[in-house]
Amino acid sequence: MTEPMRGRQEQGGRREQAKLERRERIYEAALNLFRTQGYEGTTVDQITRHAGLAKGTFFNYFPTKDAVLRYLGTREIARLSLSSNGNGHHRGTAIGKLKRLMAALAENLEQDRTLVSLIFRKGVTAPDLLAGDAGGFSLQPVASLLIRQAQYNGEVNPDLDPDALASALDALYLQQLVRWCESTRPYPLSERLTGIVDLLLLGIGKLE
Amino acid sequence: MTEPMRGRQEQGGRREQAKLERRERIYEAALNLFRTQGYEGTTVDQITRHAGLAKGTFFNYFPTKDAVLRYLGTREIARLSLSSNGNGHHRGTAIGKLKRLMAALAENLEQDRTLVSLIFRKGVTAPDLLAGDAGGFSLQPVASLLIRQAQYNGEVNPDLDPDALASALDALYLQQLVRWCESTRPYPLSERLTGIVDLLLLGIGKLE
Amino acid sequence: MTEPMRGRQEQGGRREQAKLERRERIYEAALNLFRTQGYEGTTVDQITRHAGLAKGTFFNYFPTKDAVLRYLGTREIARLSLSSNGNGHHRGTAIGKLKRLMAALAENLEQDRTLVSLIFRKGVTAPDLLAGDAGGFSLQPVASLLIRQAQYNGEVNPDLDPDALASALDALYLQQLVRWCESTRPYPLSERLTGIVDLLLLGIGKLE
Amino acid sequence: MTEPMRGRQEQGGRREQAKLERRERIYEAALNLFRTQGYEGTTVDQITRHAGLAKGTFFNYFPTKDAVLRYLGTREIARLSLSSNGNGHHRGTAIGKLKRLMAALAENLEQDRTLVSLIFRKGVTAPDLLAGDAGGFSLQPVASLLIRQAQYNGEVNPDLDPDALASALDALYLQQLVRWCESTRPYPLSERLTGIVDLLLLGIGKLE
DNA sequence: GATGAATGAGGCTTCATTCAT
DNA sequence: TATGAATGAAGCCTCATTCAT
Repeated sequence: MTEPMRGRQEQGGRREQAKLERRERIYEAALNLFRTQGYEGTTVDQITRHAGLAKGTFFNYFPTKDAVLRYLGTREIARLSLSSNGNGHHRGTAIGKLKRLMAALAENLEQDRTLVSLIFRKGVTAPDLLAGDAGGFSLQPVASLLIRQAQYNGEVNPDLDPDALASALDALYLQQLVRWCESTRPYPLSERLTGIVDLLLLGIGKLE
Repeated sequence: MTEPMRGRQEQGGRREQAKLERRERIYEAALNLFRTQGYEGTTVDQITRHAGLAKGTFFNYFPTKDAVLRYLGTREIARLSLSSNGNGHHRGTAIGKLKRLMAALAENLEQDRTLVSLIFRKGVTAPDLLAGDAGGFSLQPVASLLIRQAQYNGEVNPDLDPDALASALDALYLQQLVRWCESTRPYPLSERLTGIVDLLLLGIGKLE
Repeated sequence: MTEPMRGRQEQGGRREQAKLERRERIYEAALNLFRTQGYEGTTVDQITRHAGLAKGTFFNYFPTKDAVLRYLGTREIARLSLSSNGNGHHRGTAIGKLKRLMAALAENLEQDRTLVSLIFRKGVTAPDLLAGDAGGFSLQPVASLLIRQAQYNGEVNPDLDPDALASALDALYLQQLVRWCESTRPYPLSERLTGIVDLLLLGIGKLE
Repeated sequence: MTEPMRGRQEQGGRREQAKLERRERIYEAALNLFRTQGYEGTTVDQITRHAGLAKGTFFNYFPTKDAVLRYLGTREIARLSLSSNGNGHHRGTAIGKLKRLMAALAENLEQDRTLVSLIFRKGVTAPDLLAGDAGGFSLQPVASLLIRQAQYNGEVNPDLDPDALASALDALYLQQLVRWCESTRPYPLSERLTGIVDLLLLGIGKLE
């Protein structure tokens, strides 16, 4: 009636799309409220009303309230990875891309220190950290990919295990992120990160 | 052994002293927790445990949880007024002292923008503001005092009503404080304040 | 088997119905407990357990514990208004109905002097009273309606503003109710009310 | 200095007196507040402030807050026993006195049905009742005394055990008191009591 | 004995989460 | 899948009671 019938696939695609959009709407609403009222000061009901949905719907998109926090990391990484690959291939080396990605990520997180802090206090447990699940902030996948590219391009010694390298990078990155969150005197995270990561990359390839 | 006997009065002073110290301990514990966990993320129970007391005791020193927030303003003003008078009399004019006091206060509050913001959102109602009770941030008393001194020293026209002047100063100060809290882009409060207050003082005395 | 399918509208009616019933169940449970244990002596948990629900559910039906008290007035007025209209139209004049309604209301409230007293002590503030919100006891709407009927029937001077009359009636009614609650020696409220209200009605129509 | 020295005894007497007076002051204050605000609505602090004392002092005179309730019964019995004996001996028979005492007691309690009710709900446990401790309402001592007098006067069969009789009387009295408290429709307690007690006394002596 | 601060049990209320529709 | 009512854990706050002075 309202629309001509469609094949399954296409319907799925549309529905999938709508679902992602709704998830995004909830995420945006949540972050805006978290920034102005704090995490604990914001209720799930407020979030969904700002997103034009009913309270119960929240839990169809995020399993818990903290999950939105964790999603902050995942999403930023996804977004930046995409853009870093999108206008990618051509501009600069793979290692260069990796460093720019980390710096960009750091700059973004610097805007939300309070929230990032919260993630490590509410959203991630010690076991999570040990298991490498750092509340969505894992660089592992992109880093692994870019390192492989770097090896392919001859930027990095091809005998090294790319996953091990990516994992080490991730650990350093995470350590700095946590330390920055906990420090009382604020300092620029991106610079610190770039510096420290150079130490690791120094041995494995030529700095850009 | 521990101490010689004392008269009633002095004993009372001791109790009074102990009470003030405990209040201070609660206040410090609360602020530390507020800074790291946020206001809503901190429970009264946590505060008192950090202060080495039982939960109920909190309410013997502050009527509600927000009251600690309000006390932030009062206390800073008291502390700074004291120090500004302590090394006082000699150095500089009364108006100079007043300006330094305001700048110092602003600098202190700048460290806790999130908390100060909270005071205006949780601890002060519109009627409070209209009644001049701005959550403890009132400069009125010190300002009134220093303006009288300034008049006595010939720095300010003695025909003006010192209370009215102090009140005007207070209003300007408060307005700027609130505005600074609400602004999305941070800027240095102390400079703005100094600048704006000069406008008022320009007419009533010579700038230092 | 259990029931034939129904359209959306009617289903909604069913849910609505269930909600009203549950609200009524909570109200009944609360009043019974208030009568035997007093208001302060009764906990919300007791109320909901008596109603076969969980504690939190209480607050889906009444915003606070006092709200149940306030509802006492509203509900009685609604119930009596209905019955006074139900066996209505035919028997007697509109003014007669109004007087019977007030007497019936008074008789009902006389059964719960302690509770009615409580409403004025816990559930209604001075500003509420000034705003005409007397904890749900407002006769204004029914009175206004019946006075209009009376004017239509020629029982009352049609030049008078029916809302103003209703408001005056309400005020007198309320004044007597409060006075009766506060008096130490109990006396029959309904008679007093009938008598006093006659004074007002004397000028505007013929007594029944 | 302030007063000439006195012997121990006399001081004790004065102190004793002062203590009793303070206890009475607390009791009066408590009852007045209970009557207007209810038992749970009244705080110990309010009580002592109305009695011109500090909160902690309350517990030097009553072990708990309920104790004041229990004292209600004890005190009334003591007061009435005294007056019934005071203008006593001469007027009427001992059994007559006993009946008048019970009626007078009942009339007094009728003024405070809510409070008396509370005693049985908060101040007396089932074990208490079984042990014959009915929250201070025990007639046993006076009744025992008066029955002995009655036996001495020949009003009552001297072969009966006066304590057993007093105990039976007490049980009946208490039963009626509780029943009257719990009943929803109020009725005159004193008449009911007189009637029922006559049944018992009918067998043991001539009615007055 | 009088006092008032410390204590913690218990009450009201909010809100994340579950679940029936 | 969206909805909103039910639930109960957890927070703030009150206040009876204890206890050091």
